Amino acid sequence: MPPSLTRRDRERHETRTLILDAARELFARDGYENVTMRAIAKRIEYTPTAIYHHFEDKEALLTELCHVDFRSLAGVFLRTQGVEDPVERLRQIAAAYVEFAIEHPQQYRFLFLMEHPGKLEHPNRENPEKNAYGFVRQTVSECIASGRLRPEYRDPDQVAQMCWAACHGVIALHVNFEGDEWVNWQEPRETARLTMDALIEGMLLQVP
Amino acid sequence: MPPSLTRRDRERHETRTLILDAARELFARDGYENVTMRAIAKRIEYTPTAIYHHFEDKEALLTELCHVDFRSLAGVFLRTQGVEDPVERLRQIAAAYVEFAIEHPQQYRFLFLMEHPGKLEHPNRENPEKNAYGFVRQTVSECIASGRLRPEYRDPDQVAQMCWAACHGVIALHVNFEGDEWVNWQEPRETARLTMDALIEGMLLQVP
DNA sequence: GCCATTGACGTAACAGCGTTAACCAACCGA
DNA sequence: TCGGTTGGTTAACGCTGTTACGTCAATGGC
Repeated sequence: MPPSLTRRDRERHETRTLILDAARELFARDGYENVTMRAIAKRIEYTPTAIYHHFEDKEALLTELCHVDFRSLAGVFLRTQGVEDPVERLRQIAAAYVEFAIEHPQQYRFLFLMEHPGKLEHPNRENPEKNAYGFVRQTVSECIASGRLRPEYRDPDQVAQMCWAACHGVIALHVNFEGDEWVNWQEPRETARLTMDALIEGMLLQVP
Repeated sequence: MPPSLTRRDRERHETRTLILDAARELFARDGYENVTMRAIAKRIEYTPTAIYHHFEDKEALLTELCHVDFRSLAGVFLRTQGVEDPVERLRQIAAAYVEFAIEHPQQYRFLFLMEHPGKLEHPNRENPEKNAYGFVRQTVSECIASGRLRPEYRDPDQVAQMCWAACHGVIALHVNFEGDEWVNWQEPRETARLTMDALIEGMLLQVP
């Protein structure tokens, strides 16, 4: 490939990431709704119009950031693949999920908390290794196959959604109501851990 | 009191509820962000300015509607007061919560899913009988006092938040992703019931 | 019964938003 | 050297929530 072309491409890619970095910082600090295109442009000393030469619209910025984070979430999940015991792996997946959500609250909000006008296509649906839900479901299947769960909990989708919901609930309350004073909020990681522990304990057969 | 004054007040109250009803319908149909003050005004054949003579701003409309719904949620909780066994009562509270959320998804979204810029003061914080969270917390306290929970679960706030999060998670996933095809969603009432059953089972001491 | 006061509502506008049409200057391959 | 592409700007559009101000009828003290 001619070097001139690659330089153009390189420069283009650079300003692209410049925009994305600025957007990420501002979204994280002020929240998506409170960040204006003009503010993003000002931060990188461009005009708002320039952004539209690199991205479709404001939501495209967030969607792009989300895809990156979605991949990194799947990556975090993948790191639990070495754990033999599926029940223990399920615990670690949950912990990773919660950690991810707390570290990237704005991205989490966009991925799982906001209403989407049908635009966000969750990636890699077909590939369970890169599909976060599929990964959880797979692990739950192994838990069921191991025969350690009570007979009520034999549907992998059902159980996967129970676990997901438990973690999601803790996070959702946390990101939305952290700082509100009318509830004495506990540390979300701890709440999530205790919840998953109780949930799993309640699904396990009793071994006397 | 002079009847003239009460008539003024009555008329004022009437247009107030006229505005609120219109706002509720539009918010429920199109979502808060997609409803403009002009649209609300048009529906009741007023000018946008008129609304500002009855409400501080757009968010005040939402806040008002939330307060109404919050009271009705607390009312649903109150109906479980007759149940003696605190653990059974906790189950019923959870079921009532989920039922409320599924029956009034938009109100639920207002109350617990949307970002509120700090303005929403949850009512009756001091009065546990009308404060939904306080009601849950009270029931959890009784569960703990009954000595049937494992020692890990001795903090009423912690356990109340675990239960709340479990229900909230099921609902939040349901209202946001119902209809999405990339997950084989189970019926939310059933998911919530199974989750609460497992959660409670996992927190209970084993009685051999 | 008169008349100032009140209060509900409308008109017109403001500032700020996301977005876009039109334009321009530098660069590219020919 | 030319002409199109690329990457940026200027200025504007239509929309938003919101408000200063005007209007006009009902109210209430005399």
